[in-house]
Amino acid sequence: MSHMKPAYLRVKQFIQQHISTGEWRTGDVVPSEATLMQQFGISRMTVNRALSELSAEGLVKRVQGLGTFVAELHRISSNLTIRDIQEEVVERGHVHSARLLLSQEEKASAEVAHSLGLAAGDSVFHTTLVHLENGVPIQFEDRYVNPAVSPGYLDTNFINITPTRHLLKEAPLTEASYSIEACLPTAEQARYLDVSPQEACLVMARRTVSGRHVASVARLVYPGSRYSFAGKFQA
Amino acid sequence: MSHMKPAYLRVKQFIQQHISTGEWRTGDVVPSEATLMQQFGISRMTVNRALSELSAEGLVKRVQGLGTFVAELHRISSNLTIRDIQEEVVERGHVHSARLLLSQEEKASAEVAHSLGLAAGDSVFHTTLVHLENGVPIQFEDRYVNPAVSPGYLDTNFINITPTRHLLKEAPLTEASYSIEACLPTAEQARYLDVSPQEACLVMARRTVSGRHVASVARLVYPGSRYSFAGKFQA
DNA sequence: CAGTGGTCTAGACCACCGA
DNA sequence: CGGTGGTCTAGACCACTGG
Repeated sequence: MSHMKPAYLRVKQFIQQHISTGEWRTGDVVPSEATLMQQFGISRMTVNRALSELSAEGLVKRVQGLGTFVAELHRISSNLTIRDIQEEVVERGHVHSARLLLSQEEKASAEVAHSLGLAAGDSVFHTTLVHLENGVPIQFEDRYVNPAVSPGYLDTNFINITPTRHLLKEAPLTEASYSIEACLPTAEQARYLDVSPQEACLVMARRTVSGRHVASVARLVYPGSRYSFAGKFQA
Repeated sequence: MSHMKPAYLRVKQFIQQHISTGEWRTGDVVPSEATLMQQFGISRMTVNRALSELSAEGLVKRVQGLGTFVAELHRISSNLTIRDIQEEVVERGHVHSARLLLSQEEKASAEVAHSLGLAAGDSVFHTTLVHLENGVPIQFEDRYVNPAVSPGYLDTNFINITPTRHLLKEAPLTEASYSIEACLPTAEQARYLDVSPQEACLVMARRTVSGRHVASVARLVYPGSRYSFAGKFQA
């Protein structure tokens, strides 16, 4: 029995195949653990592992006392990952560069303070940058940082180390929320992104939490004509 | 030992807590299975399940022969799900309605044919609708469907059953790819979405596969002022 | 080599469901 | 009640890693 594919994987693939070919449709019953035990000649724990993993992956739904069923597949979900723009550009085999537009300590407005979990008037760090891919601007980054999580934030050389990368190192990410929006750029954004003020832009508004503190809130503006978020769902 | 939280969950939460508080940082070693066995007084299989699940969830990375480590958290990913717009609206406690603008059989253009895996000039189904939430337009849906996967597509009453819902029933989803973009609406889109032609719109371009066939390609246009995709990452 | 995780077994007890 | 999944055990053998 050496150099064989693990038994639990054989069971998983058996099930997956029947689902992806459409032979078993949404709501159909998947063979019970007892049946699969006999069919594959393996122990129940191994069958259970296969079915549990498929359940965790959202491919089947298990109900105690009832059985295992093919899940509704319109809930399969894709991976939208938080990535450092520099990493992303380099991975495409292109050159990343950045231009620092602003880097200062400010008194927080009511809105910013609220987002960061601080009081209005508290001190916050504010940076704005433009990121370029092969010399073409692709992202306008407007970011407020909670001084508590990175006291030395403003001393960073943001051209080589992006704010995202710096913060990920200083304050390990424990939670984040985002919103993807579309809107027209401000005059400043349009100028630095080198687009018309009438060009639709894609916006990623992001709020990151590290431990007990909100680490930062950022608004990442991309030219609609040069950027999109793409992804894939796979059963 | 009854009505207790399952042992594997206790182990998972123990680990998660140490990570989310920042006590264990990226790259740190997580206690070995043997250690946790003794610490919790449970069997190795149970510890193994806890760690395996955390690994599947991306929270830790396991390396045979080396140990278990806190994973790099900047790759945590969120769930962007394919949802039926009607379901989504109803779930918000609002009323969904739709207006059918076009529903016909056409000869596929080169571009559409390519997307659907057909030849130019082949017959395809084409529908366009506006979806409204409490009477306010929120999505302009422009869709081409492969007749092979749903011969009776055009006979559907799209006001009660959205194209998405109909297709999910007819052709179980096995794969999908999408792209989120920003752009200005066409004159027609602006008119039916009741927005200015200068308002930035959010676009979800989606291609769904069912078994061996491409089922459909759709372009879903949302008013930027009334819609966004939001989500959350959690460690 | 000793320590790690990867997989598997043959049992077991329980909670839940439908008939 | 019998069948289902949910959990757990106490072993086992293996492959991989580092020193």
